[in-house]
Amino acid sequence: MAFRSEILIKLDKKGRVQMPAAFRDELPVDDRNAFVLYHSPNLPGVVNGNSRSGFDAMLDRLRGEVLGPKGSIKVALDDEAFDPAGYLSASARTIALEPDGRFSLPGEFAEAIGVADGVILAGKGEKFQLWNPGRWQARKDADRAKMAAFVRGLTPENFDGGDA
Amino acid sequence: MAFRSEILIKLDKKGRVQMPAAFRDELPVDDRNAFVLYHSPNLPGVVNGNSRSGFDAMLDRLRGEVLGPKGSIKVALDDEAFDPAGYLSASARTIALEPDGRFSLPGEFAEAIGVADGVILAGKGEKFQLWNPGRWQARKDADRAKMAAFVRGLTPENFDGGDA
DNA sequence: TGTTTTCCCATGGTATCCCATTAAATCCCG
DNA sequence: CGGGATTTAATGGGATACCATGGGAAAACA
Repeated sequence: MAFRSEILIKLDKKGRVQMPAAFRDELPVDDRNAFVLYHSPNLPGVVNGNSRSGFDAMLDRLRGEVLGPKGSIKVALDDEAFDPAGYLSASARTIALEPDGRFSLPGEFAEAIGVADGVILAGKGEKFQLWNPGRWQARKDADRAKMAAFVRGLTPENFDGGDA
Repeated sequence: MAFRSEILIKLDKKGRVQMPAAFRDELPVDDRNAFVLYHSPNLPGVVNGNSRSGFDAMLDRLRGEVLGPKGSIKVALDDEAFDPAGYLSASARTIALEPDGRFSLPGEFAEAIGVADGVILAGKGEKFQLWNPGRWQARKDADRAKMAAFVRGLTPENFDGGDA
């Protein structure tokens, strides 16, 4: 279960988006008629997606690691303290998948992405993302350089086999 | 599990490629009907391949080295920071193997390789690579000299058994 | 009652399944 | 040990299924 690949999907005039087959296949077999979309917590213009169980698992990990083992009861009671998982929950929506694998993209997400006629669906392993095609391309170009630098940084200096 | 040998495989007019038997035998017995192709992170024109488990293991190692043990939740949430594993995931695609051992090469990879009528499948140990035949030959010629120099460099000067 | 959402049908392109063929490798049995 | 028989590998091609998309009609909503 890992979301891979990137694909450009059109948005028809009804606001519908086709969930790529490659992503549909990654959804749990017992819960393939719905998934979760939520706003990126720190990158404006990006919408994240995951299966319902995957999203819930992330929230559980978040509450377990940020707060202590007794954090769950504290979160249940303490409305004054900041709760990251609660914040994400409010920014998330359960999306129903039509029998043919399409879903209608809620307006709030369409606006956040800044979408016109198409959206990029990009696999990120544990989750996937929705991007404006132009911004995705820009980000990918920037990341390509970072990736090359990262790989270069892994090479020990005393081994000169990489370039030249 | 180690991919060895190199072989030239034809691309038929449907875009299908035969997975060499030598490579098929290296795929995990419980997961031989699919594998992963992904763009080289720093060498344009080259496509890498691996088993699904092999690819996932590489991503796990990658995340483990970049972040600490508590980094997993950060990566899951932080969409702004550069994430090498996420970058590779987006550049990867799960490829299904037909019962007879063929697969259809997605257009994005065919274009990246610059393939016409044939592809080189080259074993690299932990992974394998797809090359344009011409570029593969050029690379091999270049590497031959480097390899000889490398082996020469391994010889200790104070060991008087080999050369002069 | 007009708008939005959901369901269903249609379609072009691609991918997948299945069958066939040739050549090479392997097996088998005397 | 040799040579025919069987299996496997790599390739070609027809028929079918699936994917992504468009659009009409029914159903739900306001």
